[in-house]
Amino acid sequence: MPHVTLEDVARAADVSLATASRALNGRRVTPHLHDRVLAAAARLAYTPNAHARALAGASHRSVGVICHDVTDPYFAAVAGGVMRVAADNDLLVMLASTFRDPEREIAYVSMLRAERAPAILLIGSGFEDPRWDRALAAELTPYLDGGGRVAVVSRHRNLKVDSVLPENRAGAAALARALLGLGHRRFAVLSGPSELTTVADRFGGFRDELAAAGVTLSPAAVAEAEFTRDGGYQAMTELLGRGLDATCVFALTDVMAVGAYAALRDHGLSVPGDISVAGFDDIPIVRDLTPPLTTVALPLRQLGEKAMELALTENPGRRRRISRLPAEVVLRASTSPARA
Amino acid sequence: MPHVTLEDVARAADVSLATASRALNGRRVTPHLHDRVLAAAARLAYTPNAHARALAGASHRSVGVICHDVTDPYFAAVAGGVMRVAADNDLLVMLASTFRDPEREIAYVSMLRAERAPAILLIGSGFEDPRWDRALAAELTPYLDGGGRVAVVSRHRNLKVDSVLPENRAGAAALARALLGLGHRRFAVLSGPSELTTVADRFGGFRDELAAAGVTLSPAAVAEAEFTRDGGYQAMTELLGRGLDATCVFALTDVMAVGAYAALRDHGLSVPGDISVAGFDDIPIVRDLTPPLTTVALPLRQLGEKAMELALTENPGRRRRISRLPAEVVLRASTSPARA
DNA sequence: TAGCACCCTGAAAGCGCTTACTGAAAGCGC
DNA sequence: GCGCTTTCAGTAAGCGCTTTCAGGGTGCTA
Repeated sequence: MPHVTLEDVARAADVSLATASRALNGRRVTPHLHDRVLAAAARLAYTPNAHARALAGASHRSVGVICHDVTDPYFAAVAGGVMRVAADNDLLVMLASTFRDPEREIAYVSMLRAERAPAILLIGSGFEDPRWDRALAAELTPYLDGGGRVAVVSRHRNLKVDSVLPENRAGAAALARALLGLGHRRFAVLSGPSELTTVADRFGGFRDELAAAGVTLSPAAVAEAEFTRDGGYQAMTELLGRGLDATCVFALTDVMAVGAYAALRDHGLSVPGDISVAGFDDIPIVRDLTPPLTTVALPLRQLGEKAMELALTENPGRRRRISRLPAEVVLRASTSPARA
Repeated sequence: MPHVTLEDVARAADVSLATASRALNGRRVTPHLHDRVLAAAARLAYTPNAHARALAGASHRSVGVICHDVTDPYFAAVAGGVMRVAADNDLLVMLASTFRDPEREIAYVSMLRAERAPAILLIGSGFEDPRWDRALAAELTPYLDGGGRVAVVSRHRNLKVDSVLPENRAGAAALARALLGLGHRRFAVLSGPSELTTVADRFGGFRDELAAAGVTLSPAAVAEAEFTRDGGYQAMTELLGRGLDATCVFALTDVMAVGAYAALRDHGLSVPGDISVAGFDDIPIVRDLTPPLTTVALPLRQLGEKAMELALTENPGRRRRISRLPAEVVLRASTSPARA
């Protein structure tokens, strides 16, 4: 059963294709004919074929957004920002999840490119291996040459595109200072997959600031796992198994911190009584944990909004525009002064 | 700057358009020419135009998913299931958020229809007002006639399409029984927007089961708000302001329960010491609340997976297939026996 | 009333691709 | 070696739309 086409509508309204097209697109047409076309279209439940339309030159309205994992509150919040701006601009969003697989990420870019999406947004940490940046650039460059718009969030290396950069490094450093200020000297870190650049930024910022204060982080006090709740649980459990003697744990993401809470509880340790915990991101739920989590707040919605806005605003010279968004330490009850 | 087209590739490889197309699509072509075409395509960074392709008859690969709010963990989890199955089938998903606006929902269906998406999934409660179902049906029917596939999750009225139905009513009833079993007799309910059918199902199932046990729910013990964390906070606060004397609160969604926890804490009440709390959905985070939340567990991922599977499997007679997924009461520490 | 400028409609040319259909070359049996 | 089938490249016809271009009314000016 084929779809109703413009030709059907034109025939039903007894006008030419051109007139039907113009009437439907609000171009000047005698009111009389205009009404006849609209009536026919309604009667036939006509919906224009977006592909034909796109092919014939009309720009189309679905932007692509690629993130690592929609079920992660961090990405959900950023995507929420993207969608808000998209909705305001009457744009449809195609959201894809890569599950942190760089190959899948590239495959999605390729699909979006094939769709001739007017814009592609990449949300989330890049990968350390330069091979992926090269492969990505190979996809992105012809896309940009073809007039496509690209904006990325939280990924800065080697990609000459508009970027929204949360202050991962500075935020982690600020957190380190705050924690040092509370008197902590022995730290543990729940780190994420080392192939992600965000890990290097946050971990590096934290460690360097500690070092500047003369505090070193022993490798034994660092555990690496997935950026998930269960990853956090696992990493914390591992550290505990090693006989941890830290007074404060820094989880590279709030989601991991949630898992850490559970692991600590399962070991009969209280937060912050036995150990302080800090996270990063300020996803909405951490305010409702017991105790509320100290973290580095990122303006999550704004990250998405800004990225969408960048992709929407003209950039004639194709200069790389960078929008840095501040990270701010939020002290809550999960951290307390270190005991003497 | 126009895109590289198949014609460019054909010319570069010195073959006809048809041959280039065949080579790229893995049809039988002399190995010699085949290689030449692929080499040329790679050299030119050719990406086929999905629109032209779709127009020319090749089916295309992006299914549409419409949900109420991607930032809500419930939808995020369901969407995660959808994406998993979609990824396995090499499908791109276009995810849209309606923010619970029925007009926007219909607008999205229309856009997706225009895109000739092979399938459309509607995730989340429908609206009570039959007007919306009619408007939706008016969009969906021609889409189905045109060979489109539709599956819905958690929306059962009046829509003759494949459905995945969580046992909202039965689940709420089972929860009521469990709570009665704990000795509770005075209940309060944090309800959601009354225009959502899910509200009627859950609330109705709960209330009717209570009634069957001779327990009535006074209107004063019911507060209505948005299905959000803040909505839950607000509804709970309102109830508290009214001088609540319930021993147990049922929040229609877990997300609302999170807000209720906060409101209770702000009023100096402890859970379950002063009052028991139960939710619905079993979103991942509620296990990590303090205390862990008693709730009605829905297989969230599966809801999405099943819906995607339904939309993917042939349905020759276009019969309405219904897949009912069970809801299960999970008792955790947020509920305790009622004090005598 | 003739001449000119407008406005609006319809015919037709693509947009980039897939896929019959056509035709040439090659492989086979006798 | 001839006529047959088989294989595979090329030609061309759309898919459904937008838009340019041409042409024919109409209203205005002189």
